[in-house]
Parts: sequence; structure tokens; C-alpha cells
Amino acid sequence: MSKLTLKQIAAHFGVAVSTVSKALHDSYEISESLKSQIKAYAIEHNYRPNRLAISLLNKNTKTIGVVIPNILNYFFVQVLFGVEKEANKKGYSIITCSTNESFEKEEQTLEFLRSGAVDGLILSTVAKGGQYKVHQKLLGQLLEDGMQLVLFDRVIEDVACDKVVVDDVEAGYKATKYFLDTQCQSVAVVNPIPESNISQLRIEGYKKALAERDILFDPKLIVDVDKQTDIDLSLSFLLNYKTITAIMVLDEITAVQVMQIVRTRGYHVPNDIAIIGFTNGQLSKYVTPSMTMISQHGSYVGETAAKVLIDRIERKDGKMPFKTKIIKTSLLVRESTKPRL
Amino acid sequence: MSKLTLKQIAAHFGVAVSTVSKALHDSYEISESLKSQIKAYAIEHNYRPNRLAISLLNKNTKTIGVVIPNILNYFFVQVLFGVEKEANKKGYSIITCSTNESFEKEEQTLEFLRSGAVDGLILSTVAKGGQYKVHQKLLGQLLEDGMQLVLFDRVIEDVACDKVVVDDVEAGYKATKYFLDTQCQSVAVVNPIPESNISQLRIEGYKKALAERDILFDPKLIVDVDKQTDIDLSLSFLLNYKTITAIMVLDEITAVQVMQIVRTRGYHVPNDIAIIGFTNGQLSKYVTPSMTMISQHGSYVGETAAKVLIDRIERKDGKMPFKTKIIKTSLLVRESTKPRL
DNA sequence: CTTAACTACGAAAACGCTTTCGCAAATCTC
DNA sequence: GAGATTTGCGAAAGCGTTTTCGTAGTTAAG
Repeated sequence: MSKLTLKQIAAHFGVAVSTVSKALHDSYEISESLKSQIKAYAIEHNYRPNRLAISLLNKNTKTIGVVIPNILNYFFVQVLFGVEKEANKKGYSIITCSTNESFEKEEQTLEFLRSGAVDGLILSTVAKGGQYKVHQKLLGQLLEDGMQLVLFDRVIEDVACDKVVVDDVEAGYKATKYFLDTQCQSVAVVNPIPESNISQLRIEGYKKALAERDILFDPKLIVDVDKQTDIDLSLSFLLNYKTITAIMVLDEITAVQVMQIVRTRGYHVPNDIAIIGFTNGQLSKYVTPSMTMISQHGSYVGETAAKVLIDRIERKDGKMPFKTKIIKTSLLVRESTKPRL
Repeated sequence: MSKLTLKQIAAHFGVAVSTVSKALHDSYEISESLKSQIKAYAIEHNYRPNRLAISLLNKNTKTIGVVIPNILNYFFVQVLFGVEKEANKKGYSIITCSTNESFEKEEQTLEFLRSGAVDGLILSTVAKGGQYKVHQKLLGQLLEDGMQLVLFDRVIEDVACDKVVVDDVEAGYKATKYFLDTQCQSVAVVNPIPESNISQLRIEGYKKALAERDILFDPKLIVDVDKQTDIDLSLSFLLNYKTITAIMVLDEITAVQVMQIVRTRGYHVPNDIAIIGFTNGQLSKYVTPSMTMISQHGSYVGETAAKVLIDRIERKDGKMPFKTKIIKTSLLVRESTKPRL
């Protein structure tokens, strides 16, 4: 019926619990004959030690928590995939929590994970603006509790822990430079994640590329859109404002939507307007025309984060300094941009 | 540094551990003054009870395990989303494991989860053919241990537990009927998951729809493809074999690929060949032409599974009979099919 | 034959928590 | 003021393990 315990095995053989434990661990202290009997019994009745008890004893759970803002976002799923892969390789399992882009949910989740369920945490925060301070405190408490922490992608700078970030500045630079190299001089940006500091980094790269070519940065070419904003309308303003020959869109779905709108208005992609999207998911490859994307290598980000975390968990002694790993992006050139000559 | 425990608080006040525990639970046994002091101290030093200890004590972990074959498959991610949503509502957290379509990995995962880490399990198995028997035994052991189990989507019939399945027969029927109702009489099937019994159910529905119209079933119109098979080649055979006016494709990515290949060969979609895909993910909506899909409501499947599981966990006493919930699919009509008149 | 060394096992502590029970001291009852 | 009741807290058991230490009984050494 319910789970077999050492106690029950001990009772069956009329021996002490410790004897059973030792027998199952093949201890030299126990006679061969008793050992083999106990082992046989354990196998026959399918004994499994209770992990909770073991975890309580040696204060590790061999489990790591992964907290992501949105489980329906392909980038984060890729990260999850990478984390799982690496964690399993090292004998860890993962407990996944999606915060649904809600700060409150994230707070609750972190509170929950403080209670000893995991050895370490891999987190991409939804915090922004004033929420950073709240989080610095909360994460600080976690660290004080001895919890190991790795932030990734959407990180908070001032928290003293390891970090794995995507080289967003370079990504923005790379995309913009590609446009400039392919006769697209008038580059706009559509930003569906205006609150996140990530978008600021990408725009920084964008500015850098413009500056290199002595092109004046025009803030009007940056179009913020969020769930409330009508992309259609924002794009109208943009296209009427000036002749645009290229658009960099900071996520995948919005990129596809922008492309559809632009095409509906009679522009040819890429000849009239070239488009580069961010986050290489499943969409961009199969859309027509297929879309040139910045790939952030989510799976690799996940693997790296897991590696760093487990490394730190397993040698807590070594007070090694915190590191920030920067993962380079790749530009996957497809049909939504003109070819480089 | 490390986690604050009741013991430490007790030591600080020079009282017994039990006193502290009671104080924090606001027990009437403890004087108001001491209670408020202890509470204040706990809050100030950010005390959290250790969940492991509590779980060990009352033999539940408030955690459920979700085992899915592939975390990069949108359907399963939707299920995960649904499970998380429902589980969180009821105060449970989830531990996710992806088996990567590997039977060995699934066995390992189940072994792992047997060890008391979770109260219940939501599982979609990768087992097929002879592996069913192995699994019946393994799952049987889990059930004997008192683990609550809900199978979903890819279920094993003979296991005595709750199940949540998609009405795949009706889905196949519905899709096929739509074709027949819109002047597409020659319907082929492309099956990227030939080993799974799910595809057989869908094909059963397909046959049923044909039979209703007295159309003879032709096995040659069922094209199995797997990772090894070249879809391009298989499609050539099919298109040369007979004039095809409609194709039902049993997953999303393959559906999109089939559509691209068909269009490349000069067929117009939907006028020459109409296409319906399975599993409504992100792709189908944005592809050109947008694709008509069977939606399996993954999120709802997940919610239902979680509901059923938690229900059973929380009243173990009631030996209520096992149920199989059947989730209906929807046909989302888009541009890859002709309109129904 | 005495002492030392093994052999084979049991007892108990520990992990952190909850809960039951017991028991003083203080308060109340008549 | 004696007995009854209440108040406030501590001791201990228990959840399932592992591990350290102790100790019988047996064997080996001198």
C-alpha cells in the first residue's frame, strides 16, 4: 500500500534500522548472509529511500529551481531545455515556476522557494523600475539564507551573484550594421518590451552602429509598443513620418506581425523594407518570406546557467568571486533582409 | 549565513523549541507577551519553516510532478501552463521533467519521482509497443506506493488511474468532414507520429468520415513520415499516385512544411490542395496562408489533469472510481482551407 | 590462559518541525 | 485555606534517513 521504510524492513528481520541501512549500503560491518537477505527483500519489495529524509539530513536537495517570466515564450522554453539537460547530467532535477510576467507572482514564488525545497535558483526577473529595490532586498535575504543564485537574461545589476546574460548591445549593433551594409540606411526600431532594460541595451548597440556611419540618431524612429498599443497605428505614424528602409523588431511575434502589416500596405520585404527580428523561435523560419533573426541561443544560456549554479552549489567552501558570463548572439540571415554583397 | 531554525530562535529566548513553534502558530497556550516577542524576532530575522521537515512529518509535499515527452513541443508547453495555473491556485508547486521522447529517460524520471518528492504525477508517456508492459509494471509500483497518477494525451489504457485524453477520433473525423464539405473529396493524411496510438485514433476518425460518404479508404493515402524520412520524397509519391485535393497533417511543424513543399510545386493552397494541421501553436496563425488547425486546448487539458489529480490527492480516503476525461477539440478555420458555404 | 583484535550488530543522535502530554505555578471556587 | 481549575511552558515522540559510537561475542595472538 504505502511506501516501504527501513523500519518496516528492520521489523521484518527483527534487526535494527541502522543494520538495514548499512546492509543496503553494502557496509563491511554487516555479515554477507544478512546483507544478501536484506538486499533481496528490498529489491523484491521495491524499496526506495525517502529523499525528503535524506535531504533533511545532509541539507541538500539535489534540486534547482528555475523561475521564468513566461513559459509560452520560446526563448525561455529553450533556456529551460538547456537547464534541464545540464542539470540531469549532474544528477539534479528542476522545479519550474512561471511568473506570468507578474511581479507579485514572482515575489510569491521566491518566498516559496526560500523554504528549503531547492539548493539553488536560476532566475530571470520581471522586476522593473521601482521594483528593483524590493527585489534587491528579497534576493539579498535568499543569499543570506545560503541559497545559491544565478540570474539570467533579465538580470538585476546590483545583486551579488553569478549572472548569465546575452550580449544585447552587440546584437543590436550587429543587426543594425547588417542593415547599413545592405543599402538600408533608414533603420527604425519596434520595441515590444520597452520597460525591460534589455531593449535599452539593444538600442544602445543600434546607436553605436549608427554613430559609426555618422548617422544622426532620431528618437522618433524608436517605436514602443505594448499590449495596449495598436501596432498598426504606431506603424502608420512611423511610415508617414519618414521613408523607412529597415526595421529591427525586438521580439519574434511582433516581428512577424510587423512584417505582415508592412506587406499589407504594399511594401515589398526586403526590397522596400528589410526586417530583422529577435529571438529565433519556430515562427521566423516558416513565415513567408522567412525572417532574418538574432538568435540568443537560449538553450546554451540555460546550460551555462545550470553549469555555473551547480558548480557553486557543489563547492560552497570556495568563496570564488561572482562572474557574469556573456553569451554572444548570432545573426541568422534569411529572406527578410537583402543579401550582403 | 545559513537558515534560521526554530532551535536557534528557542536558544535566543531561552525557551523550548515547541514553545517557539506554538508561538508562531499563534497557539493559545503561549502568553501574549512571549508570542509577540517571538513573532517579532521571526519576522525581523526572516524566519521560514523548512518545508522538507514539514513534508516529512505530514507525508505530503504539496508538489506535483509533470512528465512530458518534449518541452519544445508547444502542445505540451500549453499543458504545462495549464497545470501550473491550476496547481498554483490550489497551493501546489510543480516539478517538471522532460523525457526527450526517450523511454529510458522516462524510466529514470519515474524512478526518481518515486522517492517521495511529489504527492502525485501527471504523465504523458513515450512508451510504445512492447514498452507498455514494462511501464504497466513500473506505474503499478508507483500506484502501490500510494502515488496518485493522472495520465494524459499519450495514455496507457490498462493502468488503473485517472486519465485525460483529447478526443482524437472526433478530431480526425471533424477535419476530414470539413474537407468533404468543402469540395475536397480526395483526402490524404501525413502522419509524423506513426508509432503513437494517437495518430491511429485520428485516422480512425478519418475513416469514419470517409465511410459516411461512401468513400473507399485507401491505405496508400496515409503517408507515415518520421525524422529519418524525407517528407519531400514521400510527398512526391503521394502526389504522383493520385490527384489529392486535401491533406490532413498530424502535427504543426510538419503541416507547415507540407504546405511549403506543396506550394513550391505550384499547387495553390487551398484551391488545389487544402490543408488542415494538428496542434494549434504559434506557427499556424502567422504562416502564409494562415493554416486551419485542430486545436487540442492544451492548457485546458493541463488544468483538467491538475484538477483531477489534486482532487484525488486531497481526499485519498474516498475510493472513488477512476475516470477518463475526454477533451473535445476545435477546428480553427483559417486560409489553408476553402470556406464552408 | 589472558589480552588484544575482530566481527556483527544495536543504540542513539541528528536534520527541522508539529503535536500530544505532563506538570508546575498561578488563579479561582466555596 | 483546601481543592479545583486555568495558564504557560517544557519534554518527548515521531517523520525516514545516515552515521558515529558502543559493545557483546568470537577469534587470534602471545
